[in-house]
Amino acid sequence: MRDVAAVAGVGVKTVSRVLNGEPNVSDELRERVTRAAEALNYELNVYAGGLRRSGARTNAIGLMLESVDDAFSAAIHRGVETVMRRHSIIVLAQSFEEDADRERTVVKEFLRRRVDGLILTTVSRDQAYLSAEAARGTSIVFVDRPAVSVAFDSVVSCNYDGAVAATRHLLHHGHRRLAYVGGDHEIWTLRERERGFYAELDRWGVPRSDAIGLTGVLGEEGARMAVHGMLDGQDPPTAIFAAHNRMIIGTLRALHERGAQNDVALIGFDDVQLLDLLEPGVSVVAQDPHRLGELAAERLLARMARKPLELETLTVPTTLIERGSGEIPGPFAGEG
Amino acid sequence: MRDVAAVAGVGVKTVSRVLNGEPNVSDELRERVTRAAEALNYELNVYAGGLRRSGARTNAIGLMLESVDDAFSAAIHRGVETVMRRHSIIVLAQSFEEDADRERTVVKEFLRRRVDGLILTTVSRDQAYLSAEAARGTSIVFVDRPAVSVAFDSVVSCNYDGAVAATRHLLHHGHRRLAYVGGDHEIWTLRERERGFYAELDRWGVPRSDAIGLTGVLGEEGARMAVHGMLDGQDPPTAIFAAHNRMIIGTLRALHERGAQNDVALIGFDDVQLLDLLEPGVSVVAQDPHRLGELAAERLLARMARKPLELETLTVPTTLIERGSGEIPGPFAGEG
DNA sequence: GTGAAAGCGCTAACAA
DNA sequence: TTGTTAGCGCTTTCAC
Repeated sequence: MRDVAAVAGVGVKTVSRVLNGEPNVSDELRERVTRAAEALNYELNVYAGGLRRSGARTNAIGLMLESVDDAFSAAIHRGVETVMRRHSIIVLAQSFEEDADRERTVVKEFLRRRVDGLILTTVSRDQAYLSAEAARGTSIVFVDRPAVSVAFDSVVSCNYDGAVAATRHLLHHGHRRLAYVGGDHEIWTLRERERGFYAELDRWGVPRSDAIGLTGVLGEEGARMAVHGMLDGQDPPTAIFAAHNRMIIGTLRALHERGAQNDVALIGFDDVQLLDLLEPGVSVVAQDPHRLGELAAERLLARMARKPLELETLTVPTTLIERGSGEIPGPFAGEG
Repeated sequence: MRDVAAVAGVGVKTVSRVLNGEPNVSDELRERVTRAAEALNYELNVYAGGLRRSGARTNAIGLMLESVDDAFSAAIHRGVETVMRRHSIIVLAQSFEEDADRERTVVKEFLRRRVDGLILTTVSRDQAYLSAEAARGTSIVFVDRPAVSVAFDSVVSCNYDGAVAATRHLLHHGHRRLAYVGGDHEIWTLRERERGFYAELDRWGVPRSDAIGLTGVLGEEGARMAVHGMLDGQDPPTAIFAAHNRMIIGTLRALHERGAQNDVALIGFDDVQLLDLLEPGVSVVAQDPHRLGELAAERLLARMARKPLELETLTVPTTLIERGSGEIPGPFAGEG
């Protein structure tokens, strides 16, 4: 900046004024400064400015996601980016990979960079470590999974209701022997979906012991093997509820490998590209991750603006999409 | 930091030393400072430090992608993140959406944040605007698409060779009337693939005029409609080369909608989840976007370390994966 | 309308 | 081993 001032033959403060679009500069100097800055290819250093500026905003927020490479997380990311871009706020996105240690590291890194706010998907059972930071004034919003044991806003899918709808759909089509392919029990959303699954069984008077609950299954390959094992076992299920995107893919692989995709009903939680072109099409309870991201971003902006808001958990509804696999009739079709 | 120093009863420099893990601090003071920092929930301000520190690294790099929400881009992102994390460097990822104006804005924003390096996917025909920045010492690497008209390292897929392989595959299986579903001509990778497509036709003595070249097709829906139009027309092709991920999906939709997926051969460029479970499976020339990201990140690190390197374009090979759709025999099967 | 001086939070250089 | 001073690039304050 000193260089620009020297070239333009003005004081640094005038350069600062021009480059920040402040008033009270004559057109002539404004012109000279602009030209000098361009000639020197100079860009303002946002951090140096933020240091002195009162409030010291960095115009950056931290976004912690399961993985930037996961379709669901990436859609959240995009939703957040879209909203934040309108406010010239940059998004620092980091993957935490369902690792509680990594989660702490990522948050710490965000704080060292003095982000103005945080949007977090977490796996920790306890986010008390954030309370102190919040007290210091950092705004925090949780996305996809709510905060536990601490008071923060959250934006989540309607996991319980969606799971209920999926389960009811299978029961309604005549299935009574159901399997829940569930993944990691550490994850709040999956616990919710499992809860919805069993609650709906109860409502229909189907004994929980009649259902096969595959939890603790990890990843696509884990789901694939688990489904094979289950279908090879005694009294296999006639319908499967696959509780998230990787579980759906793994389940599908197993079904297709044994040519059972037209015999075993399947409904997934979370929509995945190309499911509609499979034979049969795969019915799902679709989420709207882009919307989750947008809402979380808007909520965070409101908090950053210090608007007086009630603590809230925003819930984004899910949509049941029938494509065929979920409508394969079960042995009790017509009765229920 | 002053607060920490006060609480610990030491000078600020001692706090700085402890928090930065520098030597020459007695165990006792180190302990006291650590405790005080924890009590106050204090984290170092990386930018304030970087301001004074010689070299003034921010330990951040900028990554510009088509969209953080695109599977191909997201895989690059993950590759970059994986490598950078090992060096405690944070990745600022931004979508530019094939918009040259937005591209400039994003780069400018990165520079205002004084990133240590840039990894860019660009659409501009001219990246001369970066030369001045490079001269100032910012390291830059291009990923997926090479720099044009400026001297930077690039990491790209073997687009031409992959397209040649795909085209040869279709010709080899007896097709002579081919269609190229190409997308945006502004994009270097797509021009390369088109070049490979026609070059291989030449090699086989198939007149270019016998091929149907759909370029300028935008997005999945554009591809879908274009393919419908083409197949409704006179003398429709017996095989299609879909030049990137969204073109594949759009083409597939059209084929499935008219029940032609077993009649018209299809080979795609870039692999997409679930293509193997479709009926027929979709053959593709797969790229390795994660590897692209890793290589770009490693190259950037080497540049940032001021290693003396030749200017280079690294090429990541593609893999032809046969899944059925590309092996549907054409009218000249057995002759080729 | 303009610029000089002080200071944001931190570290380099140096003194104790 | 420890603390003091200056200064990184900028903006605030305030004098002109």
